This record gives sequence, C-alpha cells and structure tokens, in this order.
Amino acid sequence: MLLYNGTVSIDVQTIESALGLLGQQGSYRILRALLEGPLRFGELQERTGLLPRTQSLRLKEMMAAGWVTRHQFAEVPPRVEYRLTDKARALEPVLVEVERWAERYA
Amino acid sequence: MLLYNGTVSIDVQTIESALGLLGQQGSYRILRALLEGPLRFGELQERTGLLPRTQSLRLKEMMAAGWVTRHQFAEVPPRVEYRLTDKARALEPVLVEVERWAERYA
DNA sequence: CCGTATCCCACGAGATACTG
DNA sequence: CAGTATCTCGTGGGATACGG
Repeated sequence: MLLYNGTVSIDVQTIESALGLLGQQGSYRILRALLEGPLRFGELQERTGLLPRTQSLRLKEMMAAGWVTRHQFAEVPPRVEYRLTDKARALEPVLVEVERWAERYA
Repeated sequence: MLLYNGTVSIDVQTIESALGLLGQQGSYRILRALLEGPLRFGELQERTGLLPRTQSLRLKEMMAAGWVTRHQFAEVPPRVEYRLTDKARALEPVLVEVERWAERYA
C-alpha cells in the first residue's frame, strides 16, 4: 500500500512496522535509554523497569528490525552490551516530536 | 515514570500510550486519511482497507483517547462522519518524522 | 551475570453472518 | 449505511523458576 505525502509516496508497510515496534511495551524506554550510550542487560533493566522476559523479547525484535546490536565479550563474568544502530538513532527526531506532543497534550 | 529529556521531564506513560495506539494496526492509516478531512465509515474503509470490526475497534480507541470525534446526522440514509481533534492533528509532525525516517531506511 | 522455560490468562485479529 | 455478534486462533504479558 502506498500513500502520497505531498512530495513523495511512502511505503505504509515500513511505517506501520516501525510504529508497531515502537508501540510495543518498553520499546520507547529501551530506545531512550540506549540513546545515551551502550548498556548491559542489567543496566538497561534498571532504567526500563521491564521484566527480563519482556526486555529480552523486545531486544530480539529490535535486533531483527536492525535497530539494536548485541556485543558479547569473552570475560569472566560474562559481559553483554546492547547498542543502537544508525537506523535506530535516526528515530530520535520521531521521539522528540512525540515528546513535544506529550508535553502539550498530556 | 519520568525521564529527563535535556530540557524537560517527560511523562513516559503518556508517550507510551500514544505510541501504543499509533502502533495498533490501522491507526496510522486512519490518521493519515482523516488528516485530509472528515470521512464516513465506508469512505474511511476504502482508504484504510481495514475490516469493519478492526476499524470500528480502532475508532473507539481513538475516540477514547480524544483523537477522533464522531458526528451523526439525522438523515436517511444515516450518515456518520469521523474527524480528528486538534490533539490528533498535532501528531502530524510525528508522522512526518516517521515518514522521513522510512524514506531513508526502508 | 544474562538470560530461557513454563504456565496461565487476556486480548486482538480474521472471517463470516447478521441487525437498527 | 454503519456497524455488532460470534467463533476461532495465535500471540503477548506477568510471575516464577531454572540453566550456561
């Protein structure tokens, strides 16, 4: 399905899947937290307040969508870091606009 | 839960519920369609391609969220129009940013 | 430390049929 | 025309427990 925006035709599927993922519980929190920099699973959890299971699911979806990458370090104790891709960082303006909207219409 | 944005503290609940609704299937299509102007249920359906049931549910949620109003006319045949509130129209910049993102990262 | 497994429940979507 | 009713199925969340 294609919509016409005024200047370009836009792919509704792409937008819906992005909005769908963003609308999942916790996605916004994860995104906001990781915009500050890479975090470990536990550190992330402190900031998001998500259950391990939920955060794990969300991270997997975000990895599948190419928003997050996982970096595992061969250390003891084991260390894992999650960081955003450029694609995900490029969503920041979207968040800014939502936040601006929320400020006004909360 | 509150996050600090740099300049203002933002209410995560509000943002998540907005993103949650936006992420529901069809919400984006409904919003985009109604930004052009008020539409009847059937006209809207032609543009969104949603099942009656789904569109009906979505419209109810959007009404509950104060995004859409319903106007019923005492005519024969019956006529109903849906239109966006200012609150919903104010979401357009969000859509614009998502669309800009989708153009680049599709 | 970083998750996965399991159980249970609730909601959401698709399809089809039907009504004020 | 503008929806609702019903059924069926799959997915997602909460909680708790456990494994590499």
